[in-house]
Amino acid sequence: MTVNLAKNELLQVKKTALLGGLSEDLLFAVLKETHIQQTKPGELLFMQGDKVDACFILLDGWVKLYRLNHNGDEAVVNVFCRGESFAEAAVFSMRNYPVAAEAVTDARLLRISCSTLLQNVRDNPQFAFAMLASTSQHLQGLVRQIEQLKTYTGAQRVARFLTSLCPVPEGSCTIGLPYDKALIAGRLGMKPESLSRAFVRLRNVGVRVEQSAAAISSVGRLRDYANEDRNESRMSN
Amino acid sequence: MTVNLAKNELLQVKKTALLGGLSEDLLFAVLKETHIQQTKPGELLFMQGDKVDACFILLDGWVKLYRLNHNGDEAVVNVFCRGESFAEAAVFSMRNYPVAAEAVTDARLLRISCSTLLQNVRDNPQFAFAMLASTSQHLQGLVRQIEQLKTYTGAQRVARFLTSLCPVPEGSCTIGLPYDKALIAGRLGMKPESLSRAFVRLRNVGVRVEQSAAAISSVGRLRDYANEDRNESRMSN
DNA sequence: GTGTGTCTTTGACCTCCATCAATGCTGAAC
DNA sequence: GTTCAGCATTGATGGAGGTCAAAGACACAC
Repeated sequence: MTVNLAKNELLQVKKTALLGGLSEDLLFAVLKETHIQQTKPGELLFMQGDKVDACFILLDGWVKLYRLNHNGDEAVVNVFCRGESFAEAAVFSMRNYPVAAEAVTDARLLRISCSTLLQNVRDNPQFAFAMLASTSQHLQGLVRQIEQLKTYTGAQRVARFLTSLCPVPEGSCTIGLPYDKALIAGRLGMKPESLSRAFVRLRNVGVRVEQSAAAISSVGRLRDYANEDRNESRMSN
Repeated sequence: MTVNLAKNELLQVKKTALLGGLSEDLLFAVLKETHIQQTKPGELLFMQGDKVDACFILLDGWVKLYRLNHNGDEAVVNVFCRGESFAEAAVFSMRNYPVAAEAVTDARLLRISCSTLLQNVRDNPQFAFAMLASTSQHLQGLVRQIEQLKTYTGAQRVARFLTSLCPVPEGSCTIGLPYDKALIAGRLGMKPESLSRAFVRLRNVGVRVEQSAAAISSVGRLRDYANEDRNESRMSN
């Protein structure tokens, strides 16, 4: 089964740590065994507890990973965009998905089955390295997230989130918010109301949010605010 | 260089996902290339930002992984005990350690060098699977931690922590706290003072903490409390 | 015994954030 | 245009937990 990837989609695949580092030959050999999957907003890719049967590379759109607790409310674990892979680590736990995955926009994905992954790791150390590099990257992302939840206020986490979206390291810029505010709030471990109030606070450090765009007058100033001690941060408000 | 492991220490090694699943032959081949490392309390195994040069298996004692932020305060990412491995994922990021590791007790560790790991993944798919299984397990631990930080109160996280230490699924028991309260607090994302107060709250659900021991009158009751919705949990107090 | 340092608890206070409710805004259907 | 749904903001309120300071508890050296 041959996959037909647009030039841009191939570019997205090459951005991933999972397949991006492979030799052309190996890459195309792997791609032959994958499938394209299209989703509508709100569509579930897999549920928490489902038997693991594939991992994914996002070619376009956004996907959220979240965990449901006993009472049915969800904790967003991560939100992925094109050029990122997810669920590859779950394959090697040989169990069930520890999270659920839901498309939050129309999305186009490359689906790589369990057996393909296992086969390739078995046959090819190069592929094993790629898998390990990729999961290692995810691990670091989670570590950073834990650090942020434990040491920064909501407003500071929002500031970090915004700076991470800025195309420039200094000066001013305007950025589009990548997905709706309820999801941003969830991703940052807060409620939509609190996010709203965090935006209000950030006005003092030169941030204006209107609709789904944020105008930042000084990226450096915003970064400084994000890195301040919890206590100092009070002063800036 | 041959490693001399006591029988009990070999048992600890076999408990890890990293080396525990290997065939005896491969296991001993790998062990030959490892070193024993002894540490005093407070001793650093590596600092955040150090070039990665090894991963570790804990044979005895406790080690904390933590992340330092700009202002010098630390966020505890995890605390490991014997029979657990850590830092193996960092090896494959090919960069620097994203966290620091510090022994919190006298500790005895097996140190496995980068080159040994890389070599074995290259030569042996069985080993690659083990590495992936192990990092996958760590990943899940972090996911669970993020969920807990985002959805449960401090007292509930303490309750979860205690139930995870209970040797029985129901009924009463007394457990020893594995390390000092300041570290428990850090691990659970709270301050020592808040931990103290959380213990006071848990008296209502049958928990008495004295010194470094906790008496739990009903594990089931404690678990129920830990799983309650944030709002209901108010009632129990 | 007496200090001395460390860990833990308690109190007072205040900030951050969740909650609940009301209102405003925007865009689609008609 | 009007209506309606869905999202976002704002206000009022209360609880959770951080901060700072003080006091207790305990171990250990002397």
